[in-house]
Order: sequence, then structure tokens, then C-alpha cells
Amino acid sequence: MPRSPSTPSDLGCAILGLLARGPLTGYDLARRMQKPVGYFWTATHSQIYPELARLEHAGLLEHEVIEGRGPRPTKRYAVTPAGLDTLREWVAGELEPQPVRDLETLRLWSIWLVDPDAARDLVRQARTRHYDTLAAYETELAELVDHPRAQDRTDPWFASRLTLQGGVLTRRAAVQWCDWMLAELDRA
Amino acid sequence: MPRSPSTPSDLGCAILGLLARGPLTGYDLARRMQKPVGYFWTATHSQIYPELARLEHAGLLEHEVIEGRGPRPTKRYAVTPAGLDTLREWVAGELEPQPVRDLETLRLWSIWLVDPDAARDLVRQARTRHYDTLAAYETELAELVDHPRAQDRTDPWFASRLTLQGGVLTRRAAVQWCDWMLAELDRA
DNA sequence: TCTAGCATGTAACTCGTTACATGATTAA
DNA sequence: TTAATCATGTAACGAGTTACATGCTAGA
Repeated sequence: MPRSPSTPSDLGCAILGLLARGPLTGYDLARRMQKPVGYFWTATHSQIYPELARLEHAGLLEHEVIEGRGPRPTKRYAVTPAGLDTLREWVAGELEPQPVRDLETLRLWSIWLVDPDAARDLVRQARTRHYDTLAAYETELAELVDHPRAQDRTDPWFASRLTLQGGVLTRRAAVQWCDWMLAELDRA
Repeated sequence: MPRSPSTPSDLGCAILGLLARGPLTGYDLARRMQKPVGYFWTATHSQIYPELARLEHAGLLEHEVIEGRGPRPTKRYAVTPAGLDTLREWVAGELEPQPVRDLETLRLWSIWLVDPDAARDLVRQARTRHYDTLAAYETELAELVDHPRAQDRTDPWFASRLTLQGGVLTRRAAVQWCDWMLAELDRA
């Protein structure tokens, strides 16, 4: 089932969501959607630039050229009123379940095949990654949690606080899980 | 960086992991990797059949033709010793962080744009989905948790118990998070 | 009779990743 | 001088989704 032209892709909605919080260049967008700090969505510049063009063509974004240091003109994008409407519709719309694809758990599912040292090592690796992510989320959340803007339901900081809290809770659970697995591996 | 021919794709490893627990036809594989029951990985038959051919060509799988009711010969696939080695290597190998792409959290991140009713509705939807998944995991886990096979580190059921426990812990955290968000939405 | 399940496969398309390409300024 | 940062874009490829295609058997 192909998307109707007025409904942007998931990536498009991610971009609209970022730009609804304030205008940015494609370069800034790409930096924010990189590996570690991506707000629950990642993308690279080679996806972002064509998508910006599509969104602008659909009337959901507009840009102004600002001074910059690149070989091509530097463009700052902002959401149009139509773009905001589209984003609101998307946020309020149905939320169908996403396909599950979790490489880490997939590996653990075959852990019965490897020797105990390799198994423990695998779980320790996972624990480290979850713990580091948890620490990063907790740091960011600490700066937000008592800020007045983060208490106002209509402020983007409020939503950031909600999502960061979710990251903290699920990562804590993941770390607990890894600790539990290490104990199970010693027991069995 | 293209993969070396001896290292299968993630999908290939998912298939090897399933077949290491016992031979299956492509059709059975496809059923097990469907939406709700997929063991942390989903795929459709149109991905699976070509991948089976690739894995067999690489010597990691072999098949025998069995009697069946389809218009083409029914093939039952099994992992070869080389396939088992490859799978073991993959399980014990480095675990690099995966790109984060979480549509649900992405929506919540723009929740500041919509009215309180739509916001509550969105969180309730998410809660329902997490709760249902949690219930399914708990049911499956309950059947496994006291079984002797699930206590033996070298038995596939042991690994199933670990991954199901992970599912339970993270889904519980997600439900807690949703409840916390509903309270925050009423407070703000 | 008609639908659902069995059982395989291909084709067209979208999405995401990696690599190629350009060129200025600034700090080591 | 050399690398990193700014700043945009295209091209080739791989992975995932949807649709097309075939044809038998068992049950409603």
C-alpha cells in the first residue's frame, strides 16, 4: 500500500518533529540524528537532504538561505503551518505495532551454542552498552527534570522529559536483566 | 563495506538460529518469524526463500525433499556443521550498537503539539500494546521457567527463558512508564 | 462451492547504508 | 601542512515490504 502524497514517511515525520522545535539546516538535522544522541531516531545526511526537498515540495517546509561556510548555499528550514498540521495529525493518529528486530536479543537466543566464557562476555558487552546509554539519559534528564519549561504540557521540553524518562526506565530494566542473566549463567 | 561471503546477513543468522533448534521448511520458518510471535526478529516468506537458497549455496544449510501439499516440492532445511560453526562465531563476536529507530517514542516526542485528549489517547494506546505483549511473554515464560530443560545452559530452552525474561522486564518497565506519563499529563 | 491453509517462488518498490564529490575556513 | 568542521548533494547497493503467481487438499 503506497503512502498518499500528503502523508510523509517516518523519516519525514522525524524531521518535521525536530523542525517544529525550531528551524535548522540540513547539516544540523543530520548531526542531531546521528548515532549516540539521536532522539530515538537515526538518519544520515544522504537520507535527510532528499527528504527535505520532498517535504518542501509538498509544502510542509520552507527554507531561507543564510550565510555559511559550505561550498553550496546554506539553507535553514522551518515548518510551514501545513507542516505543523500534518505533524499533529500524525502524532494523534493510529499507532500500529512495529516489526520487531532486535539483534542483541537474537544473539542471546542462540547463547546455548557457545561456551560459558563467551556467553558471559556477550552479556557483559550488552550490560556495558545499556549502562552507558542509561548514564547519558540520566544526565540529560537531570538537567530537565526541575526546569519550569519541562512542566508545561505544551512546551517541547515537556515531551523531551517524557521520552527521556522512558529511556531511563527501559535501560534500567535492561541493565537489571543483564545482571540477572550473569547470575543465571553462574548458577546453571 | 560489503560483507564477506562467509558471514551471513542478520536475517541469515536469524534463520540459522531457528534451524539450529531443529529442521524446518521455509513455510514453517516464515510462520515463526511473523508479526506477533517472532522471537525478536520478523521476516516474510519473500525474504526467507531467497536467503535459504543463499545459505545453502554457502554450505551452511542443506535440505531434503519431504512429502507436502504445495504445488512445488516441500523442502526441509537443516543446519550443516559449517553452519553451526558460523552461527557460534556470530554469537560470540563483537556486538556493535544498532541504530535506534523507535516510532512510538518519536511520536511521544511531539506530544506537546496536540491537545490533552489526543495525548492521553496516544499514551493509552501505547500502554495497551505493551501490556498485551507483556501478558503474552509472561504466559510463555510461565510454561518454561520450572522446566528442567530450561535450567541447562546448553539447551535451547535455557536461552529462550533468558530472552523471554528480558521481554518481560522491559515490557513491565514500558507499562510503568505509560502509567507514569498518564499521571504527568493529569498533573500538568 | 468457496475459503483457508499448505508451500514455494519472483518482481517492483521503498527505505537505509556506504561511498563518491566539492570546497572554504580554522585550529593543531 | 594537514586534519577537522562546515555544508550540501548524488550514486550504488543491500535489506525489507507488497504484490503477483501457482496449484493442491480439507473443511464449512
